[in-house]
Amino acid sequence: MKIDPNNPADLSAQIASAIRDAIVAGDLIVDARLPSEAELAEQFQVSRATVREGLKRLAAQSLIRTQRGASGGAFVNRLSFEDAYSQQVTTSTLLLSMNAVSFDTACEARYALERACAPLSAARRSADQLATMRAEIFRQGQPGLTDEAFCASDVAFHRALVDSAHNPVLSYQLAGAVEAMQPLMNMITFTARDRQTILALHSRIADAIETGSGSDAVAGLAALEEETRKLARDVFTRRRTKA
Amino acid sequence: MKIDPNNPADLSAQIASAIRDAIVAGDLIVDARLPSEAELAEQFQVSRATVREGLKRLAAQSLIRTQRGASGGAFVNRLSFEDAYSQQVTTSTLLLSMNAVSFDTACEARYALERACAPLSAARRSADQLATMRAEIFRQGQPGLTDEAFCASDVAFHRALVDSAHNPVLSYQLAGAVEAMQPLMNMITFTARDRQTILALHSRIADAIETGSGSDAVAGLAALEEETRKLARDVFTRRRTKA
DNA sequence: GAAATTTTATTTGTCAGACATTTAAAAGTC
DNA sequence: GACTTTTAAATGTCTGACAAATAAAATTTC
Repeated sequence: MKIDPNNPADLSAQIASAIRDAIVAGDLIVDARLPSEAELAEQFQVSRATVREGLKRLAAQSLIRTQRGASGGAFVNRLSFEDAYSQQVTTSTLLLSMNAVSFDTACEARYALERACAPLSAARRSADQLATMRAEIFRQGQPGLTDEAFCASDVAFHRALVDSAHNPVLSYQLAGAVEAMQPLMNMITFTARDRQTILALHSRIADAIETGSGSDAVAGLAALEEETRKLARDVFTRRRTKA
Repeated sequence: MKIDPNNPADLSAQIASAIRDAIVAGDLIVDARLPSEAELAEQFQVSRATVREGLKRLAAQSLIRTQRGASGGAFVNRLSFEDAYSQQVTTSTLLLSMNAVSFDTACEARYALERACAPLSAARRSADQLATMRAEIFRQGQPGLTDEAFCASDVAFHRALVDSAHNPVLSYQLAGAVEAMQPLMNMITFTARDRQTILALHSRIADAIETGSGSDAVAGLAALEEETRKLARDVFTRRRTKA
C-alpha cells in the first residue's frame, strides 16, 4: 500500500483508496485488524489526523468498523446486505431527485425489474411473505389512511414480493429501485377509487404468487405499471393546467 | 441541524448524518455551499478536526465536493449516475465476496435482471450500441485472448446490451449485478469450444436486438444463463474431485 | 492458590493552535 | 482600461495534548 507523496493534497483520499483496494483485492480479509492510526501515519508518512480522515471515508462505506481501547483498532467489516440496502436506497433516492429523472423512466425501470423477480417469487414464496403481502393489502383498504401511509404500505407490499424470490442479490438490487420511487409516488393523491383499483391489482398479484403462476404475476405487474403511469399522468396534467 | 451533545463519541458520524439528512430532505440543494468548517465547528460546538471527519464521510459518498481558496468550501454535489456506478460496483463486488454468495444465486439475479432489460433494449437500441456489441463479439473470437480479457469483453458486451434500453436507472441498477460477477467468472477456464458456444449465443442475442425481437433476446439470455451455469458447475466439480 | 481489585498500557475520539496552499477578490500600478 | 500585486478566506495538513474506553498485567485479599 503506497500513496503518492508528490500530490500533497488529497492525502486522506489516497489513503482511503489504498486501503479500499487492499480490501477489494482480498489482501485484507474480513475481521482483519488494520495497523493502529499511529502506525498507519508512520507507514504513509502523514499525520494521524490525515489517517483518521481517510479511515472515516472507509467507515462511511461500512468497509471498516472501529473499536476503542487496548486491542481495539480498525477492523475490516463484513459488508452485510442490510448495510448495503440503506446505502443503496439513499443513493438511488438522491440519483432520482438530483438528476431530474422522469416519473416514467423510474417507473419503467422499477416494474421491469419487479417483473424479473415475479416468476422466481411465484415459485418460491414462503407462507410468511405471502402473509405480509395480504396484511399490507388489508391495510391499504382501511379507511382514513393517509396518502403517505398508503405509499409506505405499497412499498412494503412490493418488498415482500421481491423478497419472496429468496435471492438476496435480487432483493438488494431492487431495494433501490422500489424505495427510491416512494418520494415520487408521494406526489400522487390517491382517490378512494384509485385505491380500490390498486388494491384489486395487488390482490391479483398476491393470488398469482400464492398459486405459483409466474406469468399471472407478471401480467398483474404490467397492469399495475399501466395504472401507476396513468395516475402520474393525471397528476402532472392537472398540475400543468393549474399552473 | 442538531447533534446530541450527550454522546461525546461518534460526533463526526452525527455531523455527517445531520448534513446528509438535510441533503436528502432537500433543505440543501445541489451546488449549495455549506458553511465553512470553522462556522460548522462553532454551530455544532465541536472542533474543526471533528467537522472535517464528518465532511470526509460525506465526500466518500460523493454527496459533497470541496474547493480550496477564497469563496471555496464544501458544496452539495449533484450525484451523477457515473459516480453512483462505481460505488455500486464496488459494493456489489464486496457483497458477493464477503457473504459467500453462491455462483448460482448471483447468476440467477444477474440474468433475471438482464432479461428484464432485453425487451426494452430490442425496442430502442441505437446503432452505436449494436456496433459495440458486434465489436465485442469479434474480440471474443480472436485467438490468443486470455480468459480475463475474454471476461472483460463479456462484461462490455452485456453493458452495451443493458445500456441499449436507454434507461439510466436500469443501467445503474444493473451495473452492480453484471460487473460484480466478473471475479466469479474469472475463476472459470474457457476452452476454445466454450468460447465458441458463448460467442454463438452472443451473436444470437445481438441479432435479436438488431431485429427488435425482445422475446428472442430473452430466449438467448436464458440459453446463455444455462450455459454459464453449466460451465460453473464443471469448474466446481473438477475442483472438488481434485481436492 | 484462586478470586477480586487495581494498575497500566494501548488505542480511538476529540480538541486547540499553527502553518502551508490555493484561490478569488480587492488594491495598486502602468 | 488592462495588468500586476496584495490581501483575505478557505481547505489541507501537522503537531501535541488530553479524555475515554478497554483488555491485559500486576497487585491485593481471602
